[in-house]
Amino acid sequence: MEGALGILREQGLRVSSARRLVLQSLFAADVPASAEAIASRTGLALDLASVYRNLETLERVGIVRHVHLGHGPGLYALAGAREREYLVCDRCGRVEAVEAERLDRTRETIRADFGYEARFTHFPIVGICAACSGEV
Amino acid sequence: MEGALGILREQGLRVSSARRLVLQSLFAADVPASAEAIASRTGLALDLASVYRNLETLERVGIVRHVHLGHGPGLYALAGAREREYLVCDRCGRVEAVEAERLDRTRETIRADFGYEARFTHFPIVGICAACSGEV
DNA sequence: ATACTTGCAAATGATTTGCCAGTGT
DNA sequence: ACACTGGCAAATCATTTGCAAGTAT
Repeated sequence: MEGALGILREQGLRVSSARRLVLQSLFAADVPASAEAIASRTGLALDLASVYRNLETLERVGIVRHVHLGHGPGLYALAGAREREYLVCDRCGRVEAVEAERLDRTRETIRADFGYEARFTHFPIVGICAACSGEV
Repeated sequence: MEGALGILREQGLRVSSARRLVLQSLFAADVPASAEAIASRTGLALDLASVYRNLETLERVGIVRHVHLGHGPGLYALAGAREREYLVCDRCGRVEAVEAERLDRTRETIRADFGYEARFTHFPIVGICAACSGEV
């Protein structure tokens, strides 16, 4: 938290109460949350537009990241170390968040075959999970 | 084209002129197109709502598929054989469409590590492409 | 003849923007 | 003080839905 505030100051951005609330909400969450959910958690003390503006600012300086897991609203979470990447089952909808290093083999294969340094932080890997493949 | 019409008939769905126009537009396109673009290509002979309704119907019976390559509108293309999967560079925005089999090694790695049968037809693989990695 | 489809208008959901008052530095 | 921010309302963009009229089978 202090680190995040430090980054804001370094960038000449203000540490406003709204920004504090958004950050608190993000630090409290264990899963990515929609702007709407973040606004709610602050007891609606914040306007949705402000939440969006702050999330955008925080994302621009690298504190926040957002992911699209499906057709719903974008979901926001803290960026940086311990960042998770996502797999989603196309059939049952289950979302699996994994530590980045577990995807290193996959990343390596993609780099070898296509030259891309892949990231599954913005869009998940979509597929049929083991449980659903097993079913008839 | 005839195959697509056949599927519609099999499903008890009608072969309307609007449906024909949407299909023609899709067969003519070499890249995924937005509903808006598809409507335009028919000379706006079709209402956008009808285009969306038809795309949804065609997708439900497996003739069409849509992909989200970024933050813009969803993009529609024919499904079935010769279906492409996508890679997008997070830096330069370049979109690369590849034949499904070129992603088989990647799919194999993902299956081995996570048990998922992955598909990059709905969300692309996002990463930094070789050209952009090379730059400072 | 009947049920599926269409166009048009209006509704919805997510996100953005304009503007002026408020506040952090 | 001054520029950055916040709230509020309205705008925008993508997509969906209601409904009465039209059309494929």
